[in-house]
Amino acid sequence: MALEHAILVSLLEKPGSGYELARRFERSIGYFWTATHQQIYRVLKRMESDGWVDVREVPQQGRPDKKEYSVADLGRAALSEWLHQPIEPESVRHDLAVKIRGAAFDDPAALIREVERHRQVHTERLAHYLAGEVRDFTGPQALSATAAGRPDAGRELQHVVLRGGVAYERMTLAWLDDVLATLYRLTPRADPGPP
Amino acid sequence: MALEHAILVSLLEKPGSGYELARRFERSIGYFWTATHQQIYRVLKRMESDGWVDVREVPQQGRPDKKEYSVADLGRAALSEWLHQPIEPESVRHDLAVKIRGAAFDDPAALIREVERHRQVHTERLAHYLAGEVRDFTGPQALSATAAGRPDAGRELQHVVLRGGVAYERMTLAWLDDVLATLYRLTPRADPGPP
DNA sequence: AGGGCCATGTAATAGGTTACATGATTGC
DNA sequence: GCAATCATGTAACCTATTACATGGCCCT
Repeated sequence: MALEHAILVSLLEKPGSGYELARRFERSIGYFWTATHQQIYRVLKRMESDGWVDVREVPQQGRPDKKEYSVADLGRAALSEWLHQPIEPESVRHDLAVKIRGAAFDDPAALIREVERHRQVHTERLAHYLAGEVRDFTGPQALSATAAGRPDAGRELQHVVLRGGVAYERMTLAWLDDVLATLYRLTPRADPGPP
Repeated sequence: MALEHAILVSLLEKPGSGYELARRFERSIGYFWTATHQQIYRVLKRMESDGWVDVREVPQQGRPDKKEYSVADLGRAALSEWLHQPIEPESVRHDLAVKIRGAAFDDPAALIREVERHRQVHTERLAHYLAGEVRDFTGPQALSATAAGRPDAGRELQHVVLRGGVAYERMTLAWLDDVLATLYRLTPRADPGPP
């Protein structure tokens, strides 16, 4: 539903090809929205025929040519309209929680490895976000913006979204520790795994 | 993909009709999974024809008859198999984050009301979760289970999932405050709204 | 020679949402 | 009389995932 709008935002931040958008959705935008290249190409085509984006063929050397998309006036208007409409606060959809409650009817100890694996992934994501924060939101640029007294809205807003990702990963890690402690309590024989 | 499995878990916890499942998905199970009654009826029908669940017609007085579903052996086996298979740690999908980054190309102040509305909803959810925690996981039952030395796995696992919901709502509230503070900083004229 | 990255797409299927449809009972 | 709750469903549509498909360049 909001994939179109996520694409508009990304293209406003920087025009690019479908492939580049797919990469961004794996990285920064993927912090809060995911999409595969198939989806992106399909939606881009519809957006193009609706006049929301403009296309420009860019010939390249040593690489296949690409189509660079940028936001057209109609797209900007569509985004603006969406921004002014209220959206439903969304609920989480967490497979792992289903598994945890399901473990009551199976072997809770069998879940330990799985939860540890998830914990590992979230540790890596947190490190990745924090590295991005240091790279993009600390140092001279941040200082000069503050010193000038007029903060850069785009940067500030990107930063607060990133802080949301950091908070989410930290919360998740703490919760997964809670889950692991609970699972250990239910299966006192299991060792706390390898170091 | 996991809707079937969420239904299996819910029916193992307590057999019930499609309607009752839909209600549970609005309440407790809805903390980590959502589904509408149309979806549930469709999936239940498939599960029935696959032999995952058994049906029993229950005549009622003053109410329409209902079909009470319970988990069959094949369903239990399917759940067990799913539990032992790894799943991908999922990413968030947050419309609001798209809006926040999009606000850089529109009026950031216009977002304040929307964020405050979300904050309100999450405050209510947190209160609802905490009330459920007090109702179901404090008092004599909890104490007796601990005293007996052998904790009830089902209760413990339900509780840790609920604690996850609480942690999620608390984290979200703190983040929304951060978002609001950022939006106020970007639009110094705007008053911090009505009390 | 093989793997990975850049770059674009089609086709089939699964999953989810929205709208429509019915009908009895209970409470205000 | 009207709205809400209980109870079940169909149909159309939109969205998302998975698998398949192509092809050149660069590096080891």
